[in-house]
Amino acid sequence: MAFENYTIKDIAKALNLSASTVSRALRDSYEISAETKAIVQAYAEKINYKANPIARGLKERKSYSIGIIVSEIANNFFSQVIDGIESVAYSKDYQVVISQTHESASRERLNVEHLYARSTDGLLMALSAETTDLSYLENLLKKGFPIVFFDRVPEQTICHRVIADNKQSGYQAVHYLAKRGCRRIAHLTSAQNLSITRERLEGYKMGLLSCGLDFDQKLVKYCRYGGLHQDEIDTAVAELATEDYDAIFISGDKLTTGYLTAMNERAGRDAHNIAIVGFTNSKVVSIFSPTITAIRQPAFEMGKRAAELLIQQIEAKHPVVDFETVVLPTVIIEKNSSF
Amino acid sequence: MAFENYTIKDIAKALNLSASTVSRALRDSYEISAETKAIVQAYAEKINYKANPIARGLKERKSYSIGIIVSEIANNFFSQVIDGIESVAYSKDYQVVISQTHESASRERLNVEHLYARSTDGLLMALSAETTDLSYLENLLKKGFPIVFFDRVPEQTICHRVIADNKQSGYQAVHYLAKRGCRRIAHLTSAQNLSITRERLEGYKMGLLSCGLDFDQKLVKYCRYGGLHQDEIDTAVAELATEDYDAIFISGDKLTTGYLTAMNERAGRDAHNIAIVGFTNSKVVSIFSPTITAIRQPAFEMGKRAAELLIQQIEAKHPVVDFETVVLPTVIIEKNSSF
DNA sequence: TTGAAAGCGCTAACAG
DNA sequence: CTGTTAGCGCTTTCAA
Repeated sequence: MAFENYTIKDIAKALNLSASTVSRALRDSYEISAETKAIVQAYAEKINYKANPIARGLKERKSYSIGIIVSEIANNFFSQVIDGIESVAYSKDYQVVISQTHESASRERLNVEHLYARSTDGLLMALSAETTDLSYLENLLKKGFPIVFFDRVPEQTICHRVIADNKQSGYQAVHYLAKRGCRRIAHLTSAQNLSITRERLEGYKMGLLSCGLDFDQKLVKYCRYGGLHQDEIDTAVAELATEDYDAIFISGDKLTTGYLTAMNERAGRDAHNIAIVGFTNSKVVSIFSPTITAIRQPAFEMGKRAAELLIQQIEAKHPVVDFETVVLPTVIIEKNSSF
Repeated sequence: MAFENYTIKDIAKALNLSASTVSRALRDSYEISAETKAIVQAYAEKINYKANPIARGLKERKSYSIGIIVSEIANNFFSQVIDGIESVAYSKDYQVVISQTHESASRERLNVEHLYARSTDGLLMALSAETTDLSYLENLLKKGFPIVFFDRVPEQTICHRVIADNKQSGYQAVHYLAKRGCRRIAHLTSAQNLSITRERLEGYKMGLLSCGLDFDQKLVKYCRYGGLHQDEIDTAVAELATEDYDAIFISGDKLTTGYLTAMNERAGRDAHNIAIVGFTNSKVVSIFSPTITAIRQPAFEMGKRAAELLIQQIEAKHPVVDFETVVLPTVIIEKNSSF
């Protein structure tokens, strides 16, 4: 019987009450006697009454759904973030609507407009690699529409942010490699306009400095689409091959697997004498070849925190004026140990 | 201006028309003069009017959203299927709501109930590894609620299905291995109750038969949760280690990477003298070690076809009575070539 | 403490 | 061809 579509009217009729009383009783309103409440709630339970969220949304101007916008769900990091988001949305009875940008700024804008028009109550998003114009998002924020950014966030905008400690990660990566004797550490990273790119690069530079290594611009390669297209990685790897480098720090999930793919393509030549530290949330790093040292982000936690911030803002009685930036630590995992 | 919330009333007022005329004009109704339509549509365009889907849904008893239920989005196969679904949903202006079962039957049921109550217009689903009781789904189907199954489908139920040619794949896998001299071909697979498990097993058996190889029950290992938990794979691998086998046919994405993980854990011992053919839609098979031969499902296509069937049924004027089973071919990809 | 009635934004009889 | 009106299921004044 879980699938009948009872309405408040059905309950009202059955119990000889008015629809409004039933509505109030179901929502535990103070104006209803305990007795009536009990009766109504018991009956609702019995027939497995489920409020029609469409109708409720129309009235309340709420949809009890939140939108997620990421570049790709086929990305270990993002899918884990989504799991985290789901875990809290689920417990607070929000529906989750996921959409992908495939790293396209125009697609991102369409998705935002769509989700906004669809009356999602708020948005959780990581910017696309292509995004540079944030003005339409800022307009939305200014109107008070709740948006929490994670991972790839606006840097100048006043908003909630949940990110990993990217600078520290870059710093650690370099130290890890330097300690193992590497002297020419390359850096493969995503689009220049992304916050993660900048922060990780900064950490990388700080790391080099503190290790007494020179920063060489030629050892830094950017991928405009974050490695979404293998050819941008192939190009970067080909360019790097002309420099001599003995290690590389890679700044993202797709880039890491893409780099390994490219290196395997170039055969044994230089594949196995370069030490690799790469961001990845893959759960099967131990089967990768060549072997790598992984930097993991607390993706699930990141999703949780972001969702909590969002729902908190959605349900806030007063406009939110205090915006938070949550920074979570990453973990570095030794060469291909399993975890 | 893309984000104002204009209503039909606003347009009606501005144009000195009635709301219903505007509504009809926007929906290109035959009763409205071309002239009026042009005026209305131009104005709507200009102010970037977007219909409120909540209100429309309430009236039409439709939500223009479809639900997707899979075990995990962090699975190459499923995420590619979702991409395919999105591509058609997007073009037909349906919102997509994704939820995960994590291979739990109770979670699956909750998700179905939730999505149904949320008035999604239909469901696209692959059954969880744990699912055995289909009665509640059959009730829904009987009521005419549109559900299209893909990949893991009910076998006895009258419904739309989109699947890969699993039997043929198993058959081919065995032939591939036998041709390379393998004689003791093991089979690592998912829960016994899943259609994919049965079909691939059947193909495997037919393959053995036609190659003059004996079927040995001890070489077949099931994983109740489809490899969601690494320990079930570890157990299976440990058991297999006591048999002597020279090849293995693996029946799913998670199982394939899980098997490799387990083998790597067991170190070089038996890792590299076993030929591996495994289902996987990973795009980075070439970096896996040990190397494998991959069976790829046309996941994107599968998602597309399933979504088309679903939307067709949703929009059908008359109850659908003709149910289809679409079978798509798989592709076998030579050892670690890149693609 | 309960009920009647209005209205959220939209669509669809029914009239004109 | 266009307008009036009612109503989808729910919440929420306002009255009783």
